[in-house]
Amino acid sequence: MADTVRVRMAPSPTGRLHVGSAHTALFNYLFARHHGGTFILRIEDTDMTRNTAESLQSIFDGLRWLGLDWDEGPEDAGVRAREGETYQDYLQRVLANGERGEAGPYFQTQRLPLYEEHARKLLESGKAYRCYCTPEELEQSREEQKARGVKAPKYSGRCRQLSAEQEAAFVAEGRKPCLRLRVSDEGVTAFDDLVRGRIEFENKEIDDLILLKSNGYPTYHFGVVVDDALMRITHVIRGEEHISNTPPQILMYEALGFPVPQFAHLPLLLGRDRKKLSKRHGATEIFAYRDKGVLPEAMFNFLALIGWSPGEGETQEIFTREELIQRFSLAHVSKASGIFDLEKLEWMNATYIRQMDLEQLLDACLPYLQQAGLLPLSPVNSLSHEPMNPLTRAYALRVLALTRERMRYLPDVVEQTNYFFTDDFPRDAKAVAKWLSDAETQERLKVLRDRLSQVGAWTITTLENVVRQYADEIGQPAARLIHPLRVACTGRTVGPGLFETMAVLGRERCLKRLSA
RNA sequence: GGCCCCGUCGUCUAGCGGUCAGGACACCGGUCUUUCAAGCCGGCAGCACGGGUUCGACUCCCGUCGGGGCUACCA
Repeated sequence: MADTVRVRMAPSPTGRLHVGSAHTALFNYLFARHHGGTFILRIEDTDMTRNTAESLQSIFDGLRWLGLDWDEGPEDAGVRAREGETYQDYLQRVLANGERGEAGPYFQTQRLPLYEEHARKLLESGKAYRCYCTPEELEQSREEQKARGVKAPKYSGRCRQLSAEQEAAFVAEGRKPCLRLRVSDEGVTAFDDLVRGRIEFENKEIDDLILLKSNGYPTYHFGVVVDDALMRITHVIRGEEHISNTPPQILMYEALGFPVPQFAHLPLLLGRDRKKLSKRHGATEIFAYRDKGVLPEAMFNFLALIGWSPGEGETQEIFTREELIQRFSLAHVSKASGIFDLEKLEWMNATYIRQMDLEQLLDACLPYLQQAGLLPLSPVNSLSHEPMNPLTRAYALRVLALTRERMRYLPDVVEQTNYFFTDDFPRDAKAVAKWLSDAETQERLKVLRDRLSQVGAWTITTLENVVRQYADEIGQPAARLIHPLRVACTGRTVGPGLFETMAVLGRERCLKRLSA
């Protein structure tokens, strides 16, 4: 691999990390890792009015949660945004940690001199010019053009050939110029998109874009081009909404004399109504899913399968991170936008809960158990091997092994396991009424309680033997005993196998519940 | 409106001229079982439409329709 792959994710800190951004970031990450390249994080914070500290932190946290570690970019080192802290203040504290990589700074607001320098070159070579039109004048011009029936209103070109005197006059008026790229009306600008093939635009459709705003800040277009070029980005992998931004950007690369990178435009994530995913569709921030109890591994897997597939008749759906990295290819990225549909995510999350390492699952569930008061906030004694003490990891692991296949999201653990950890668990009144009310059942349970108290080893087999033998004696199907026993021990009619459940609960708790 | 992108089951998708159009989620049956869940078996369901090209089109071309994106001194 002669030239190393360098890709980037370039979010703006104007809102919490969106699943669409995470999707794009994921594809960049997979592409970089697959090729042994570099994944860069750059913060596009040139819109000073909309930046927030919380957004910036959510970018760091969101990417980290998904496991999308960046090779170059900010070094936040876990610095947390303080309550009510301004973006600037938080930025300064993050900056104090230094940055990863040699192509920085990785915040656009820290790169202003770079934009000025390149803008000056364009100005000097005549490829760009100062425009003194005010936003109001531009708006008016657009209106006039529309009124005249012009299909695609463009910049009038009024400032394209200003004489020195005219410029001086504008300056004297107190006007602040912006910088525009001089775009020819002739010819065609085309590129070979890595997922869509050749895409062409007529140059006459392309406006004289603004490079630097009158406040001296770069526009998005100029910022990306200068940064992508200077950071030696080889592949620009971004959302489909940027397709029509690409030709003007290519023109900028050419004007600046930079090599043009490869482009790959990814399909968008849509809501159920096929519109670009937005707040209206419910949760769009990645944290909403984390908070709901989605595992990062499941989200990673799920997101990868929207807009990409392993192809070639592959029917596998569950992939480890490593498998995804190994198989990822832009060639199998689909062109059509996909709907972000939670049903499959739910299934996938449940699948991960069922299949993941039990110890890891316990770690993931611990906070929920603690919040619910089922386990103490102090760390559960990980050294203890007492399997019957509900305060040990050993016990919690046995509980999870039994209950995890009924969980779809992590918080389900509370509802599924409460009766294992406390005697004060909720009881289903209807179940109690149905299975425990009549005198005959009570009598049978008393007999069972006595016999169970006599068994030597409290194991699945011995428990089952006692119950089935008694059922035989009284000429009843075992189910007639099993159901009441379950309600008595767990307060509900559903759950793991009764004997497994009782074995984990232990003799003491079961007998106690049977005498209640 | 203009420019651009896209169009296979409800959803995510495989397909890259000749397939009974495959898989997954969801849904519906059945099975296993002490319940639920999981598992297993089976079912429902799709090439937007119209023209071409071709011996042969889901696949190639054109058009129509539909959806989406862009059209800012936002990113």
